[in-house]
Amino acid sequence: MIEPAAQLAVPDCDVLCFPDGGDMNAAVDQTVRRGRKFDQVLDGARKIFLRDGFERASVDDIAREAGVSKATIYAYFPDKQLMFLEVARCECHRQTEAAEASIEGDVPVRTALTVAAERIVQFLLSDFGQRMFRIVVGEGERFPGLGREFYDYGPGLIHERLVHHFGCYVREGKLRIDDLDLAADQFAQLCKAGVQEKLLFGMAETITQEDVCRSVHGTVDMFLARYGVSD
Amino acid sequence: MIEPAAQLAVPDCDVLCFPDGGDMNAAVDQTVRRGRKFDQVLDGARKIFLRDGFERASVDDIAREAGVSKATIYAYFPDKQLMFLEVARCECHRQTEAAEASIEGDVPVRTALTVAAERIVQFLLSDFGQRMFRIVVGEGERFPGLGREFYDYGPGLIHERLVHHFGCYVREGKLRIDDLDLAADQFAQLCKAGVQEKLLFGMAETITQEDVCRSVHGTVDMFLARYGVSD
DNA sequence: GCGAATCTGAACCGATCAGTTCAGATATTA
DNA sequence: TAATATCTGAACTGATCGGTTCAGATTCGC
Repeated sequence: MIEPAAQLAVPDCDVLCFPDGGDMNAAVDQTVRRGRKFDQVLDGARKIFLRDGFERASVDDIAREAGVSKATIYAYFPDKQLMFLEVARCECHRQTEAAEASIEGDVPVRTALTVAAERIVQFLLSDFGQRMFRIVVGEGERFPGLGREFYDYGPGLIHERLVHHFGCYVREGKLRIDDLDLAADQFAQLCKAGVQEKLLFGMAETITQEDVCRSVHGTVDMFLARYGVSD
Repeated sequence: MIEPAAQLAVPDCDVLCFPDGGDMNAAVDQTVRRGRKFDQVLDGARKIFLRDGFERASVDDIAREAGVSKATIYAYFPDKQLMFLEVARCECHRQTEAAEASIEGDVPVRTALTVAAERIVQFLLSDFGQRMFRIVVGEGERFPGLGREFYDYGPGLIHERLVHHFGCYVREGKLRIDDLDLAADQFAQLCKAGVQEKLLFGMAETITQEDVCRSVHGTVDMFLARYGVSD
């Protein structure tokens, strides 16, 4: 269920390292009350939400899955939306933390880009990545704060990492980029070419390893063609 | 009861034919019956579905909006899903047809690419494009055939057009592309850089004209850097 | 062991919603 | 105008679901 999150590993993760990264439930709202079985509930909720989506997931199902009474759930969360928000937040933290491993030392540009692209594609393929994306996009408009929450702890983080890394390479004269934000967005988008639509629109049951390679190398080749320095 | 005599025989406009100025309701299923107020219903349904999404749209609302009784709706469509599928199909046809004006004659590659990118971005920004994407992605997994249907009449068409045009330019020696499918996907993805996430995750209320230009030119520059021939 | 906090489970409320039914009104056609 | 096809509207079914309530069971801290 929990796949390694996709992000460019940065040696010293200055920005957006979650403070006191120990406690996963640190970001709990004031409105959320904890109790003995809080984690059970969160686990059950995650499973059911990811399986059924937000709207179709029933609180009774969640209670059953969590092995907890419905009353307990409503003792923790004031409503279903906040429960989902909590699950999303918590799961994003977990994903991010799981990918804290870093690449050390000086890596050639092409290698770094390839690794980054691979991770992003892996994330797109992951069960969590797909289903969460579906839910956030589908419900986002009617669900205040959801889109933002997801972005900040998911794609937003990746974006920042990419910008940071690209910046380093630019300073070393190994890339030539004027608009770092755009370049990062382009990189992330390119990774989706050839795989995202297949998955999102149910065009293919599985994505083969070849598909992944094609996408990754396509991304790197294109990115370097545009921003690489002829060495 | 549904009188079999009134069953509408579908004119054999099968897949992917876009009769110039033809009947918009041509692609009606066998299971769908027409009547005097068919178009009213389709219009009302489109409005409500796009406003509320599939799940949250109520059939009573649609009936009210269409100025038609609920019984009439269920005389046309066997269920809500087929009604939505019909709306989606019909609307995609309309959109596609509206953009049928093709790039005529010999246009420099850069110009052609720019125009294409502009159109794609415009579509992404459109109300229909956004909302439809949300619905299809959100409901796709639980809605047999929806993803495919949408893809075939939307992104899939664009993809085909791109492949076709790129192929022409390659033959003329004005582009150098080995994997046309990948290149088309990359092009379409690049157009989304900088705009799609902002919209999807509610990061920005409006997309400025600058944003559009930035995305379009970013796309064209990158694409040509990779696949252009040094002239 | 005792009191306090927490959890249970099942019933219950109010609301929504897809889909049906049908007698009667309305439009179409010829 | 008469026969036919279409539409109406309102009531109804059956089901789901979010959220509440509470008396009693369970667990925890001390």
